[in-house]
Amino acid sequence: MPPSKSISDDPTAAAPRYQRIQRVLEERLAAGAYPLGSLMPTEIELASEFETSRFTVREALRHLTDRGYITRKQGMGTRVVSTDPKTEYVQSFDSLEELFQIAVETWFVFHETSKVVLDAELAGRVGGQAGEEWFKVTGVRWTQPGGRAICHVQSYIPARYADAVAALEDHEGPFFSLLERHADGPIDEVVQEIRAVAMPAEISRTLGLANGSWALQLLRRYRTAGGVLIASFNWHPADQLTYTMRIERLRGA
Amino acid sequence: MPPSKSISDDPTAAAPRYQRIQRVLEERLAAGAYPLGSLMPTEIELASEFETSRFTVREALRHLTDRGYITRKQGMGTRVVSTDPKTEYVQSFDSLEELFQIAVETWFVFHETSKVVLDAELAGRVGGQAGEEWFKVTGVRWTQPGGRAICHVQSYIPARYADAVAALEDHEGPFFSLLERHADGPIDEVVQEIRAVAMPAEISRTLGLANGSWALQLLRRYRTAGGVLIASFNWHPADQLTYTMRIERLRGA
DNA sequence: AATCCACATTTGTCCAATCAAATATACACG
DNA sequence: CGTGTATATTTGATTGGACAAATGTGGATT
Repeated sequence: MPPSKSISDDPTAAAPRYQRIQRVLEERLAAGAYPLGSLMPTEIELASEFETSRFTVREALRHLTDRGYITRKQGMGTRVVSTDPKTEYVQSFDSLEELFQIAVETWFVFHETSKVVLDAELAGRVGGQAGEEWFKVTGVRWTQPGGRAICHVQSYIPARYADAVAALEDHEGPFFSLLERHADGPIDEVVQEIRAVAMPAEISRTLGLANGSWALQLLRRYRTAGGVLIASFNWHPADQLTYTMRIERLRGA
Repeated sequence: MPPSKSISDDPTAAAPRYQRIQRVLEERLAAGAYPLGSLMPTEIELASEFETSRFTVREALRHLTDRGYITRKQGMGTRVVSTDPKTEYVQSFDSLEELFQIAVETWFVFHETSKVVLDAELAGRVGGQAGEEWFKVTGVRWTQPGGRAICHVQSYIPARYADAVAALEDHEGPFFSLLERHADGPIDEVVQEIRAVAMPAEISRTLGLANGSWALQLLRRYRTAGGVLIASFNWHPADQLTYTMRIERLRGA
């Protein structure tokens, strides 16, 4: 048995300190001690409470950030709480700006491609002309960090890019990121819109949600030198969608 | 313009140091400077090379670990390289033990369910009797961290658990983790096998790979108090399967 | 009243150092 | 020659401190 040194004044310390702090904070978040959207105590306050250094607290907070419980920003008035990333995902965004950001830094999983003729409303939204033929690429999207949240994506691409789409399907298979592959230069984001809407039945069925679930509909339009490339609708449901499978729980730890 | 302090002796330092170190190391990995499977230089060596502290190097290495480029272990003879997590994923495992671990801590995305009658070989592998009816649940699996790798999964569940499977499909929709939902207590892992095989055409098609791609086939059998619950085959391809979409690159940063 | 600037606060980045834990190596011993 | 133990090496965890950068606040100015 190693001799107890001055570092560990707590004999119950089996796990590292930052992990114990992390666990305590997770329990508090689950219990609602820090309401959703509120500010967490500052690092210095937490360090004082747990009688440890700021670094150790930062280590715990880093893991909470990775898990999506909190968001952090440099400067004052930081750290926004999201209680549980599985159940209250949409509210966990720091701002719409952050939601837009997250909607791009994601994994895109191809589902299927079909051709559509734009009607007036759709043409207006994606930036095309009514009557034009476009590709409609549907799929599913996992957001960072940790791939915890998910949404349904519909991307629209002008039919004149048929070669590119076909090449992607041939060579890349079902998994590819449209934008990264198509971007031959910097992209100007022409339009960003967001609306709260009821999910279309098609979307909720794909995501396995109850009919009529509510979602944030996120429209983005990208343009390169060649013209409008892609318009995408992301449907962010407010519900719980994915589960983590943790071996610790399976083993009853 | 802030006055240049003693900290930054490098005027080209726009990004934080650890990010620059991270970038340099990533380039080296991509260029093959550190061969696959080899040991990276020690933290102290890197700190000496980059003329910084061990702390800063650790910060860079932490990000490389998060991205799946390297694995780390406490003690001597650590850090195994995997050059590029997109292309040479399978070799990046530190050990088979780690592969087994990762195969559980994943996202499971449901694909479809069908009934099968076990033949002799399959019965022996999943732990059932030839002629029994089982459910075959196929899907796709994203591994942690970061959801970078992917594999095809076939799970087998005895037909006597039909109620549980039906309930999952009804209430949970296409996304659920079988084990977490079924486990009413600790799980004993009865069998763990691994083989290098050519992918069946069905699997490679689903994953969008060329016919005849090689994969590691990973068999696991779980047992609870109620008997054998689930047997699963994970097909880990050695190929590139997913892409990250990063807004920085899109903007030409 | 609106705007701009100085200041305080908080987090990001970084350093130097220490001890603990894990691991490999070398040496002693049977 | 095989085995086990002592030792050195390396990473993990932690402290305390320092400065930079971002952000909110309040006061001064127009």
